[in-house]
Amino acid sequence: MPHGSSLERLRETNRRAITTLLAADGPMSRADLVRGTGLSRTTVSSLVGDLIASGHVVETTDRGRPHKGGSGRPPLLVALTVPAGVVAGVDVGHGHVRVAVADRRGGALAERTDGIDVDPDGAATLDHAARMVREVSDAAGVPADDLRAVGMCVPAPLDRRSARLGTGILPGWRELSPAEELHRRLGVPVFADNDANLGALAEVGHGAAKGSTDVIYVKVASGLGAGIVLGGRLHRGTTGIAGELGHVQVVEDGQVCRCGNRGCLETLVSASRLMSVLQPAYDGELSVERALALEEDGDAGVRRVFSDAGLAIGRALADLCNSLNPEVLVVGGSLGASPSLRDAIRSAVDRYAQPDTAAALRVVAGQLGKRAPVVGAVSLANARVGV
Amino acid sequence: MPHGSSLERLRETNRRAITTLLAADGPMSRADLVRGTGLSRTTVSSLVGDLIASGHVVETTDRGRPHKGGSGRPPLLVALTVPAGVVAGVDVGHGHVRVAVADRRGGALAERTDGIDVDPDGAATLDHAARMVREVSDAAGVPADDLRAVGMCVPAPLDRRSARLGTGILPGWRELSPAEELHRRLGVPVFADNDANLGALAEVGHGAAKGSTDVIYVKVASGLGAGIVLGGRLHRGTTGIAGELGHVQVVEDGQVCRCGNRGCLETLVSASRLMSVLQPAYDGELSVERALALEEDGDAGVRRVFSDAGLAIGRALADLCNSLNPEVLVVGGSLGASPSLRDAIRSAVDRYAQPDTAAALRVVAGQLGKRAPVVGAVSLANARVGV
DNA sequence: GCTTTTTGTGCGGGACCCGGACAAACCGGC
DNA sequence: GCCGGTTTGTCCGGGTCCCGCACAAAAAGC
Repeated sequence: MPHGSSLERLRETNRRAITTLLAADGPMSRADLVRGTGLSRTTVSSLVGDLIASGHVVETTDRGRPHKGGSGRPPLLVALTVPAGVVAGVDVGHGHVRVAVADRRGGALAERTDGIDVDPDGAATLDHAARMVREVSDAAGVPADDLRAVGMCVPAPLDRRSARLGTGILPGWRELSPAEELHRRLGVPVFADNDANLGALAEVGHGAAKGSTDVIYVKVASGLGAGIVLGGRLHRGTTGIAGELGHVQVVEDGQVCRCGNRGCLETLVSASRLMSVLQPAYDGELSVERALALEEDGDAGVRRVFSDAGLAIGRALADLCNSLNPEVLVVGGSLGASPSLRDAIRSAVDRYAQPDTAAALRVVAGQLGKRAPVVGAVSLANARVGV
Repeated sequence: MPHGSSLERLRETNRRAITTLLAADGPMSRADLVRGTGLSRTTVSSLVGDLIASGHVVETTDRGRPHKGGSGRPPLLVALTVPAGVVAGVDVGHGHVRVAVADRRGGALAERTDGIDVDPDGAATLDHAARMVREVSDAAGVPADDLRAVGMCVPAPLDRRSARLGTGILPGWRELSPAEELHRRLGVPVFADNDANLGALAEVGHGAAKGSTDVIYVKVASGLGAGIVLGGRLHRGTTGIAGELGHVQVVEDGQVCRCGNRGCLETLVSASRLMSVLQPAYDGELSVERALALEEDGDAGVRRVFSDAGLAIGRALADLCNSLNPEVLVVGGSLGASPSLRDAIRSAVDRYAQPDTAAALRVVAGQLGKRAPVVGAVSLANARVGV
């Protein structure tokens, strides 16, 4: 990586200073860039010239306001160009595959969701996902060779070293490296991570926690997982399996969990568990969507069950917040849409965490809903793809 | 901070590359520096010349081996000089004040511990600490104006924004900013942090977790606290009160804790609590030291009580490890010396954490014992003091 | 129209880094 | 003991990069 002379790297560094400033604060004049970078006018002019020549930046036609209220030559604004090519996000969840194609700034171009059972056969699912990427690109009018990278969401922890799925969660995927397999099918770099981490990436980048640096994203759905962002960076842990909030033991001699332990939090609050607790009281099959609608209509049973689940989750999160003292807690996943659940999490945190810690914490609902994983996958692809 | 031209900063960056390489791998030849930095021989020579002129580096007299087994001109080794001046570490604990004076590389010069009751009066304690710093410096033969900075350990969480102590723990220190107060008394920069964070810094820098990047340091003593190092950096949290492991609630309707909640882990496993549980079975006053000696002699009661405490702590740590997936867990504090307690923590983690997480974790005893906070305070001072 | 103000661009100078040439210091073989 | 081989460190010329200054361009205000 560190090739080229030190002087070239200096110029590269200064170019990056300009592009990151433009990415953060939008189009601005060269004079603004001078103030932002501390470089001289001459240097900025020269660097911007390079960037225009290489196509990374364009001069916009509309000139900005001639400085606020002042006289003087009106500035020429420069703006980042959207790099050529597209990326795709692939969300492999329990019961569906969702694919989004987006430009290199994360702007969505097309998206499609197929409901299929992904658990039994990893290879067939990846075949399907690869086909979807090609078809969705096609539908968006994107030439086949414009695809630059793919981000991928897998519904289970990934071991960082082997890039394989953890044992015991998805039997049909054992010993499979999803990123490598999809790369073989599509011929572009593929980066994989789990749903909670990508949800965190999405909400921090484009959702409820935009701009915060210490964030816990908790996904409450068929499973329970956390994505932990500290100092602005996703914390994956030594072996890449950080965030396993669902497998905190809360009942000493509780149900056996799919992970092998017993009494895990996930056995109490997974979507399927909550639905089966509620089912006997209702006619017809009770889906999560229907339960959320009932909750909104004031159904006491649903509210009670969701609230109890929130208390259990909030109890575990309070301990984690005591240790990490985060700024924002984003509640996502299908059940994150439930106000009862979120309110219960908030009160459990207030009750069980240190007062100062609880006071510093904001608890908010995820803004991206079901799309969070695929948005995070697109973010991951865009973050990792080179220039 | 970013003053001077971009070109000057480039040279500064390259100088730093050399000094950090020397700091990490010890004395080496200019040719080694060329290989390590990727800069040209000419440039390295020039930079080393600057560093020698400015006194940051010296040419050692003993020439290194003339390349291993090869012929050729033997290299001239260059080494970092220890910067002029000293720093002090101040550890204010329950019942003692410990002061260490060290050189700018962390090498201890002198140390002293006074047993005093620090709780009732913060101002008087800081007077005493300032006097100790002057006296210990004097005993080490250090001129008074050689002191460059002080690191300070306070036995309670510090609010990052106000630099004041959290409410309710130390009544005699309320509304006091310890760093500012000690700065006023000594006239040099003072940096304060709590005992768990500084213990973590010490063990990661000079102790049991040297070289690891994801570390949890747990201090088991009169209180229970954790210092969390992630990605090689100490995680302090949004308001600086991360690591409050002692105030995880473990008994729903337990004892009221000094923090205001009830059933906190600390009410079960603090040193004083364990001693009062053990006391009735023994003649004479039972100190922690005596209990540790009894444990070593095979006393079943002490072993059982320490082991039970370890199980409770390990239970809480297992949850945290599930979320953070760290590499090393360092057990420090006065009770960290107990093998029964450490073994119990290990088995609780194995039992309650995810198998993959537990397998990736090393549980080790702290190497610095009671000196950990003061060593960490010295590290903090040396890390923060400028050139 | 003229001044003032702000923006953007050439030009010369200086700082920095690199490649190649050269001296120094040691080893091994004859 | 001498000579080639090897590695290390320094000197020199050239090229790249950034900065300060001067100057042109484009408005607003008198």
